[in-house]
Amino acid sequence: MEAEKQVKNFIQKIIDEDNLSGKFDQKVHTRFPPEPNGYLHIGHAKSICLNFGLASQYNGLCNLRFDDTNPIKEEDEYVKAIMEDVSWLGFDWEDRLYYASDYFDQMYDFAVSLIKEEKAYVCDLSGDEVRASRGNLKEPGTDSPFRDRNVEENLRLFSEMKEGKYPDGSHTLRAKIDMSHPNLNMRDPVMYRILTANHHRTGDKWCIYPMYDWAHGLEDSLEGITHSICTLEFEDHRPLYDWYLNQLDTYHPQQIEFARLNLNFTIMSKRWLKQLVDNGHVSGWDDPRMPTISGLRRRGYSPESIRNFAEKVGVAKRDNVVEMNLLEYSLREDLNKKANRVMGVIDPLKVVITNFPENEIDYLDAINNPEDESAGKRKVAFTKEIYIERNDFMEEPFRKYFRLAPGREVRLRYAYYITCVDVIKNDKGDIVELHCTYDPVTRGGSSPDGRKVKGTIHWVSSTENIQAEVRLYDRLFLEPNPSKTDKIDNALNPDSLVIHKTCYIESEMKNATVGTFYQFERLGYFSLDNIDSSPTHLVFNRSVPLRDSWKKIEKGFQSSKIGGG
RNA sequence: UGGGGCGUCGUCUAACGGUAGGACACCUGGUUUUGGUCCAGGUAGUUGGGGUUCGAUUCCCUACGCCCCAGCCA
Repeated sequence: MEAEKQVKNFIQKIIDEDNLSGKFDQKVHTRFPPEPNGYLHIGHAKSICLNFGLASQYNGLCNLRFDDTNPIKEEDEYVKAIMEDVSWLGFDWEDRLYYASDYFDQMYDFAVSLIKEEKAYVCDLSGDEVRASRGNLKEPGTDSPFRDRNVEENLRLFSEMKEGKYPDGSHTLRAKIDMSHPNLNMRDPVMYRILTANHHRTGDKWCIYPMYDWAHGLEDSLEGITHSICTLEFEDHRPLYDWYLNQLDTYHPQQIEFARLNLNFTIMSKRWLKQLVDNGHVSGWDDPRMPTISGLRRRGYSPESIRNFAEKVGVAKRDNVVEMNLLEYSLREDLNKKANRVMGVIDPLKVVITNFPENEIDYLDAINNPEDESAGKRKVAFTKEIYIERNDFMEEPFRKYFRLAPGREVRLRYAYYITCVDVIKNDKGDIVELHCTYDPVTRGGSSPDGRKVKGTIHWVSSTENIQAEVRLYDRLFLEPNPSKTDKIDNALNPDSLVIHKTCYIESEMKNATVGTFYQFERLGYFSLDNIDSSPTHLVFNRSVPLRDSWKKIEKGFQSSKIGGG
């Protein structure tokens, strides 16, 4: 075995150093801390894989923690969806499921101790007033007139805030740091605000809720987190994270920031994703075109493929936009090994084998997965009338087009060589049917005389089949970077979903189940839609097409035709 | 403009101060009963300018470019 040199990312290097110095007693304990205010997307998947992955690589632990400090935005529905997504991705938080709201009492006590040390005060300024006194990027802020309230009054007021004596927005608890600090986050940040809202877990118990900066470090500290990994935009919150923990003189995890994932031709912001849902551009958070984990799952992505993708994109600090190619490659790479092959015709064109006997069914052997011998074989029914893909026939073929054309012989996969002898058209000139002859000695798909055919096409019997609806997906946006566009609505791809209502698939697929991956030969990977499919009306989603080198050649011919006249 | 980050093939991502490597994408060719897979090969990169050094992607200076921050969101 070759010793594959392990490439470590910068976080692993930090952990290695910490383990060397004994900073955290050789322990690694991470956490994935989603806010339950929306569905998880592929960017979260990167974070999940990072946090749970590091924990397992270093024999550590990773917690799942809901950062539920804002009852106005958060819902239990999201909690359930998030847990399902994390589990589906293949990660286990075991008994370590936590909620920020579990710590509200302890956080309150910590706040009281800061007040007692004159490091926090109750401020009566309105939101607008706070904003005005914060200064800006150039100007320093000015002290709140309530900054020097005495401890007793602060304690009384804070307690009354908690008891619900004041309306929303009338008071805040603020940390007393420095109103002229060059880092805006350090200009007496708000620790608590008054919010009269029903919390998904604590109900009406609280009417004050902690702000992220105050809460997050405490959550990490209380759980004994060693490496608190977050995204780049929190980098200038780290001084505040550190300040709180230092003032409290309590266990102090290390915050580390990495660059969030961006994918081209899609968007990753919960706000915009929600807008797509609300405006009806997609059917929901789990629309197969969405970059959400539930969307990818419904589209037919495997957990392994997403984990492999997360590994491939790496972890660093520079802003990045990963190509969709890589995600699709990850899926194909995984499914190529595990998906059974089957034949399905999406855009059917009828073919009559004129010299094949009427009412005869010829059962032919087909290999389920050439990449996996243990997947075995199956029988495919061949009959006098079959369907082939409409684009597998061309009346006037391009040079290098080696599928069916008038007078040309091709191989029907696992069946026979056929030759096109007649093209039947309707009044409008549309091709409605092909007449072909077959060569009986080529049964199975090879010829005793050794003659070669250049093309092999897939087919399905017109009588021995099952019908299905097939949904083809393409990128949701036309723009490589939709978030940079003025109006994302204008960047939407009108052809992101193409539905084929009447498709024919091998009878074998009557046993198809949701969650199983299939390859429709020569077309792509497909799986049953987990919402709309039923035994009486099968609906397949195309997860990703197969790589298609013909498409490039074809494009070349088309453009040379146009360009060359 | 104050603060915080970041600049390596088209895209991601590596490289104790010592041959700039890998993956995807792209291009060749080979195998093939999927124009798939697989195999072999190729094109392609250190933001600019100084400095230190035998030697700089790496260290220093400087310029330029990009991202984030003025929520009682996270």
